[in-house]
Amino acid sequence: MKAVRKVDDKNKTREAILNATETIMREDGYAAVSSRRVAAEAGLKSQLVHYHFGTMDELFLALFQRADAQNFDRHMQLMTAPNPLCELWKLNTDRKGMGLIFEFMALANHREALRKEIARANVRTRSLQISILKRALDESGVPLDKFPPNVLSLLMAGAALELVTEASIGVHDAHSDTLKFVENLLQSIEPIHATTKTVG
Amino acid sequence: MKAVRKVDDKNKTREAILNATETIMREDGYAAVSSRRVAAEAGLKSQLVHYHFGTMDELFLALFQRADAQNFDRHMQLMTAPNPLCELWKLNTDRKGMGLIFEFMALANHREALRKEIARANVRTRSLQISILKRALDESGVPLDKFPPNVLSLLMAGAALELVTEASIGVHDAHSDTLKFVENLLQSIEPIHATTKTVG
DNA sequence: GTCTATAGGCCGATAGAC
DNA sequence: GTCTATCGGCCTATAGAC
Repeated sequence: MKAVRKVDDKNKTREAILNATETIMREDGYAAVSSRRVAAEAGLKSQLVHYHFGTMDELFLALFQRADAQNFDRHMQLMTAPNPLCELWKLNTDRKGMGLIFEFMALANHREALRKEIARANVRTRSLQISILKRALDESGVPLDKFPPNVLSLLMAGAALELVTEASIGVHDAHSDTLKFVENLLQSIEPIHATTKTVG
Repeated sequence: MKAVRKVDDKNKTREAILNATETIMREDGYAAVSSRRVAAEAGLKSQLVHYHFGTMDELFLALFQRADAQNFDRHMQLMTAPNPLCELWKLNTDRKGMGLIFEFMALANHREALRKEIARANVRTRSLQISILKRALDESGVPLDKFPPNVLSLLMAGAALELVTEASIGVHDAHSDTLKFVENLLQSIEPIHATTKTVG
């Protein structure tokens, strides 16, 4: 009984620390993340951060892994979605999901462990996206060499990244035109259809 | 005579500080940039950083402005290039030019002055790219509504950003396929021709 | 324009008690 | 698992002499 209690406390504290870290990174950037700041945000003592995560590097790594796991799960759900291409585009352009990407990329520039982890996550997600896209293209009868799934995945990611990046600095100059263009293109591959397929 | 000497010294010191800041940002990220580190890298006293730039925020701002001016100049040169579309793609995918983008974007997340400046630079460059693309499309007789220049500019920037981003973390999974795809597309708009136009 | 000196503050991480 | 106490270090920025 007591052991279970301790484990629960441990996980709760860990989650609280990760949540606090994420909040600070979103609001003030990674450079503002310190064991003292995180502890204050979570209502804890700073030494607990070190107890649960060791170094600050390991804390960043754990936060990235949690975010990546969530992102991967959301992709997995698209494997059985009725209109995966459209859903994939929505997922890519979700600003909240992308909010920490620059912080992590900047961190990765000089933290080798994190760089490797981001690379691993990128490859894994790309691979899943390719499976999703293959199915979408197959179902629509689009020849795979017209839009190779791996190329499509990268280009969609790029377009979405640019849109989210610019939006984050308050620039929206060609956005509605680009959204129209991309959505037209995606619809030409995957026509809209109802969630429940109708006969015929 | 003496006044000129002072001004030269001033500019030299300023440049040395900016160069040192850039080096540190590339190697260890923006969080590693401190007045002491910059001064050490440049062989100066840390107080000179404050004398010449005031706060660290202003130093980051000045460095961004210098980089943006260089980038804008390189774009201007494309206004008279023989194959601007191809050159624009090269410029966008130049990894050295993009090296600090994540650092600045991460900084911009919580430094308002820098965010505004990056937004301004983004709009200005986008606008110039659109002019360049219009000319390229006109010369090739491609109808502007097939590839609207503003959309094309954003999509090229996005594709390039994704390629550079992944390359920076050591991922190259779909890169050669994507490069072939994009370059084929660009060549269908702007066929390769020699630097000196032949009569014909 | 560059120097010395210094104020005032936050940082990561550990040791040892409970 | 959480506490108190603490070491040693780097930080921004300013004041005032030259």
